[in-house]
Amino acid sequence: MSPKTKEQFEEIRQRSAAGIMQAALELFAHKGYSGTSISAIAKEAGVSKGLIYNYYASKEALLEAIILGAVEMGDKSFHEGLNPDFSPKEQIHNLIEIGFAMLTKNIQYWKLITSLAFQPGVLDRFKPGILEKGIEELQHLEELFRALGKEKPKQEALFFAAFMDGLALQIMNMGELFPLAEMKAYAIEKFCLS
Amino acid sequence: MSPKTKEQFEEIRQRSAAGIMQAALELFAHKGYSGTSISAIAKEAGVSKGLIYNYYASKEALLEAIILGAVEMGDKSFHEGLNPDFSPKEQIHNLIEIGFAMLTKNIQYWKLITSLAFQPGVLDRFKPGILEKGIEELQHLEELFRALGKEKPKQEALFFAAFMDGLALQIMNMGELFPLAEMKAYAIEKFCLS
DNA sequence: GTCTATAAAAGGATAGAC
DNA sequence: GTCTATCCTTTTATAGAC
Repeated sequence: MSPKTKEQFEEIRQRSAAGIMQAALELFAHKGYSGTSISAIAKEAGVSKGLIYNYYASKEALLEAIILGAVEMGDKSFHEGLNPDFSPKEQIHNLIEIGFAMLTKNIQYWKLITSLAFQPGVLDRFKPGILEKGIEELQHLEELFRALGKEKPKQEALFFAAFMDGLALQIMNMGELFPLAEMKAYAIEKFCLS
Repeated sequence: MSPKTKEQFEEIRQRSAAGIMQAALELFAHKGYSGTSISAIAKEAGVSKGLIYNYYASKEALLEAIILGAVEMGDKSFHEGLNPDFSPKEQIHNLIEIGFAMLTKNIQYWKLITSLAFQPGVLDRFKPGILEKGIEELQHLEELFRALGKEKPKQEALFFAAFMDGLALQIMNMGELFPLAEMKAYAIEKFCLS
């Protein structure tokens, strides 16, 4: 009667845990953390409420798992663009490309992260780490813009970061209405000139 | 025994309703809509739970009152900057000044509005109106940038809007760490040139 | 006009059966 | 590994006293 190996069990566990996480991500991003109930997650994932607690100790632990995944992904993507084999101009170009790609491909993650940024108490524990990564990224940007010959690289870095953040906001809210390709080209034009 | 006139009653009502609304605004902005309970609002406002329902039919009606106030305020501020007596350059300069002033003075409103933008279902009813106002404002901006001689006024308008949105995000998250004055000067420099 | 007490519902979390 | 049933807490909302 279908004897299962350890590996098969492990795979089932993986699938269940991942399915729950995916459902939670979608709902947290869509309705906010507090606005999403465990029942809703269970329904979306097609499992029972009880099963969720088999994989995640609490609703907050589930959130934590999602956050950690998102932060890691974002950080990794950012550093992919920073290959020093390329010229500063090309690196900035890369960052814009990667940024736009992330925004379109993983919009849910950023919707969640951004919305959580507005709910202190929910992810206060992660804020120091996220802020630190942000500052670190700003410094990288500053160096790039300095190498590119911008007169005020520090301001330019903040300017760039603000633009990318605002972009995320607009894409989230305007959806398909947002002229993505046009704006990417314009951003490259704006930021890659010395 | 202190007989009250109709006007006095009305004033008391006003004060209570406004106090509740202010408390709700602060908590909604801080903890999100779903994350804020009626009890918490009552405590913050220094009144009983019951009294809140005397002035607002439901938690959502309270939110609605706040949103309407915020949208009206933002719209009014934007149009204040659009005085056609001034040159395009001066108008854009004004919009930046007003934008920065709003962000620092009424940060709570924008925190709330922005956070709600991420919680569909909560204020879906207002989205069409807000989106329409946004498009209208973009068109105004486009005209201004065209008059200023920008080569791609439409993109520049979106670029400007994205920057201002991102700015709001950064100020909300970085707080006092954000170099406000510097960035305002830099923004003026960037956008007011033909 | 305001408060206290209470009803009615929903949410997070656990225990035990299969 | 998964589900159903249940407990306990919190929440929204109402009713009635002062």
